[in-house]
Amino acid sequence: MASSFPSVAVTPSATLKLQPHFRKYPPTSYFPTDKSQSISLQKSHRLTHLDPSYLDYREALSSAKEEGLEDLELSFYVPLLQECLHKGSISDTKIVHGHVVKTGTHQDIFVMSFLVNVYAKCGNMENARKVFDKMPRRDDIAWSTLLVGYVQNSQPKHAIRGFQEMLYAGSYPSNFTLAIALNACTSLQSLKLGDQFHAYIIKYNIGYDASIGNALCSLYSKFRKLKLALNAFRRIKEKNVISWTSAISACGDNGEAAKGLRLFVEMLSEDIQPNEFTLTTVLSQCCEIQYLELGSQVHSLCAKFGYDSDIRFRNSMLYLYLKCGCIGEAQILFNGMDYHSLVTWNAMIAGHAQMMEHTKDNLSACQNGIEALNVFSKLNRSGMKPDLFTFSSVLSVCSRLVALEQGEQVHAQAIKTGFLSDVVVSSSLINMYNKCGSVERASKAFLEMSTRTLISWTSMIAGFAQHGRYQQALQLFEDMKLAGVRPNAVTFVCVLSAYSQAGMVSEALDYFEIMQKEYKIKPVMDHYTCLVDMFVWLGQLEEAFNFIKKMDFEPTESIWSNLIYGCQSQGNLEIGYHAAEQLLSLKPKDSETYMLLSNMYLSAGQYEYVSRVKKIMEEENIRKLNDWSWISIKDRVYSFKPNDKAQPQSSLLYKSLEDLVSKAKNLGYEMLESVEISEEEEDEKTTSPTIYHSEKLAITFGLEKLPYSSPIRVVKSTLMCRDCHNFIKYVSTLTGREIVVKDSRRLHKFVNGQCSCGDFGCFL
DNA sequence: CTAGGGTTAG
Repeated sequence: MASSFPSVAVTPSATLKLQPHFRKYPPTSYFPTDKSQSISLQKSHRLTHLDPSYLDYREALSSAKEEGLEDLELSFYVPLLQECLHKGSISDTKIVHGHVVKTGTHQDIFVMSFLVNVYAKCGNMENARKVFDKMPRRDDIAWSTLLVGYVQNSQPKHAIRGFQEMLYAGSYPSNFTLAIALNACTSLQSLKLGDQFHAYIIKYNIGYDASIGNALCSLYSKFRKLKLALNAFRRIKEKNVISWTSAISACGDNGEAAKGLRLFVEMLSEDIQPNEFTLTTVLSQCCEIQYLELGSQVHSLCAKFGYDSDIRFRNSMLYLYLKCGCIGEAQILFNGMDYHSLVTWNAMIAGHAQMMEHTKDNLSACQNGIEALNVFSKLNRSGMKPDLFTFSSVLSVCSRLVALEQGEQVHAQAIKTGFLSDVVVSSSLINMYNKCGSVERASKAFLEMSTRTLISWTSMIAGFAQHGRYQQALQLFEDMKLAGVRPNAVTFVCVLSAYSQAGMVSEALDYFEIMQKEYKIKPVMDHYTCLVDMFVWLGQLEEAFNFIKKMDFEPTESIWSNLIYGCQSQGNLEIGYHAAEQLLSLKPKDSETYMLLSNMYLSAGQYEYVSRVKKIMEEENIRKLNDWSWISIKDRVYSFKPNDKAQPQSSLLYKSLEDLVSKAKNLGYEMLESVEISEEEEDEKTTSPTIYHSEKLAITFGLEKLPYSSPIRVVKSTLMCRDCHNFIKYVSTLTGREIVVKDSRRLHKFVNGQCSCGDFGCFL
């Protein structure tokens, strides 16, 4: 994928010049001595580049209050309002506003427009509107300022209404006003209205300039109409940097990062100089496709243009490094930053969370998660306050680590800071409790939500399904439809998996049809996987195999491994062998596959084949997967290897485990021997004891260290073996504890001798 | 004024 791009020249062509992005106004403009200068100020409406350090505005403000306002020049308000804007202070703005009214300056439409702008930026649209209504007349700038205020304060309906008022009042919209109206349509999520504005633009023959083209580009992009968005961009005759940046980000927002990057290359070849916005957009798209090489070249470009100290750029780069798995580079960049913004911290946490997601190996995934939690506690110690982004990322890390105690602490912090009211944070919370095995607390959190999105509903349905509570999952699905929320492909994965695990074949197949016909959702691999698994668990291997053959997709690894597992319990060696062959062509030399195959022959009593498989494994030098288990207690995560005698307290721990085993045996537990690939070559045994498997050690450790009756939660790097699964059921009865084990495939929750997977898991 | 960095479900 990466190689298809033309490489970007690190040195920009000589014609590119630095933009003067900081312009100083002559100080005389602050205190115009006559009316003409005041008018010139009106023209230079954009005063955002004024150097605020020029005057002590606060002093000016208080002296203005003391002296009364008669002495003040009209344009003295400009720096005062500038300062209000800078500080975002409503109370200061009200003082200035009072002065404006007292001195009769409210007749001046420039000062009044500015006041509208300041109130809007402070988030107070009521006052902005009051000021606007008091104006003697309104020009295009006044209207635009008001409309922009509405859009930026998430009141797009008011913006559209304002646009209509403007037409009724007899003002003609400028291109700029139309661009704002289009943005209002974007945030209103109304493509229909946007099309009407587009028609208006065409009907009244309004010149198609960059501001309209850019707005149309982002409008269509938000509605996932990339083609229309790019058309809007192409039609702009004089494309500016913003046009290019909008078009590039439109590609990225529509999952066409590669196309966006090609546009970037085109932009460079047209000698348009990117600014820091463009470069950060490009970096985020490098992130999407993990194109680190281009990212590094962008880094060099940034250095060339002097943007590389920009905090936003650095945050993007940091995230890119993490997404590409370059922890070392990310660490160096992070340490070298003189200032960490909240986004820096969030990028660090989310980056590690992303690495967890994309790391196949559960061992390194957990290490990433532990590091993410470390970063989070450093953030808390730094005195900076986490926000909703932090909370949702950290909660997702806790859920993947099955770290309930940390998750509870984050929950408490989210309540205290008020961020739990955010729908994303509370959805993450639901997911955390579900993944940590507490479906009760997840549903409590779900009920307490004031608004629920599709993701909130889907998370909860998934939670019920994962805990084997199929009826509740399906009931919630009905409730969701009653609430008017339209299910998507992911929701149907959960629903199908609930039906299939409940063994409700005809219902599952019906919903598979309904999904396609009624909801127009194209089935993806995961939907087929649910149905295939259903046939496997029901022991209908022929049906499963036929279903696989009918699919439009190449079967995935998990389909084949589940099939082998089904073949083991049914003794169908023929299909099992075929599945193993297929699986090995997808994952050559995969030890798990050989183990499943060997277990299948072992169950069928075909010992000759068992030793044949073992021989192949030796010849091919197939190594056992790293088998680790973790348990998190308070703020520490403890890890265990099988037969690990390195732990300082290991002899005590082994003793406790052996006690537990003999107690379980009294209840009827029989230890199974499983096929092991020995790590020492000289070991000749085909079977080996399963007693010291890592999850058994981790659970024993948890039983000792955690308070009485506290649930035990363990994460395991590989598939659990059948013996451990069986043993843990006995332990849950013996100790009366709830035990949750997340293995490389799924979640198992053991309560009172029963597992939530209903023994339809896949075991080694 | 329009554009940019970080979040949730299988």
